[in-house]
Amino acid sequence: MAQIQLERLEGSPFAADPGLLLARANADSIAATNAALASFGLRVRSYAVLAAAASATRPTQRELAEFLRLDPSQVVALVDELERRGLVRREVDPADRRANAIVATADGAALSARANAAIAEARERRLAALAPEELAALTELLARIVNRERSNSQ
Amino acid sequence: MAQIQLERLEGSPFAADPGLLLARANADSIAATNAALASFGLRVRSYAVLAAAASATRPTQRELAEFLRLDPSQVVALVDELERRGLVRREVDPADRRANAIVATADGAALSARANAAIAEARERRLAALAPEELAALTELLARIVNRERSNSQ
DNA sequence: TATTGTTATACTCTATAACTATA
DNA sequence: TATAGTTATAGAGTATAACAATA
Repeated sequence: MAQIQLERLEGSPFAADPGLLLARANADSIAATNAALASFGLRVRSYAVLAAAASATRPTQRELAEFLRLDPSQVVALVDELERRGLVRREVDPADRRANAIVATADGAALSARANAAIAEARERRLAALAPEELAALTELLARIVNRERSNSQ
Repeated sequence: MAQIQLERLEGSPFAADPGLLLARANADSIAATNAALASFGLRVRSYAVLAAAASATRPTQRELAEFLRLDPSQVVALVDELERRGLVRREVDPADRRANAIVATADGAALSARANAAIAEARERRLAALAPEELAALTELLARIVNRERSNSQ
């Protein structure tokens, strides 16, 4: 008795709040992605840094912080760990010796690729309810609201 | 020199990862929503519980936990605080005296309505780049991936 | 003077286990 | 036996301030 009936809540108008939906979708995504990454010794945040390092864009730590919505001090800790494991390197920018470009080692690039495949497979299973073009539409809309003028931030 | 150039990162293929986009969009949403809620003494999580309580769906704490992707013990703390402030009540279910229905008081319902208006206004400003039908499409897609069989979870 | 990375610290959020009272 | 709520605790994630090196 008194078994859980989420339909009542999900049918309620407040359940359609975009921010709430985003939070719930992200919580599901993080849980599933962390599970998919566990065997690689990665979590969503360390994977994000590793994938960025493997992207050949040579981001600085500051750029990683802005892009991933992390504090610069968090990037220090994440890069420290990946560097200690030999997955990324800090390369001092000759043009600005304060800045470190974060680049993946060969090992790091290989691990990033395997982790990315695992994440993609988990996502396909999890989002099977969406047609490919619906997932593409969702991705494009998210990119639109995320890749905006950062100067608009508070 | 070495000024931040996010375009490189945002143009990279890994930046189109749906999970990463979701995480970034959610981080932005939480920051903006918390700012909009600050003057009400609420944060995203306490607002979510209050709004659910004001929705006339009479959720139990267990239902709130499942719906909001919170641990039941977190719901205890959030309801405690809202109850202490006179915004919600715990009503014991006569049919199952273990279960508490969480319902908003008149004060709680009024605050929820004001907070909701502030959130909506902040969202409109923040997501002005999206046409109304695009926001509707985004909301609908998020609802599709969130309101699914919970039994599929790991 | 301003910025990059760093350290230290505190705070918020999340996850786990054990307990009680009811079923 | 199982479930709703509770307590306690630890771990992960986030935010702030101050500092050294460099611009």
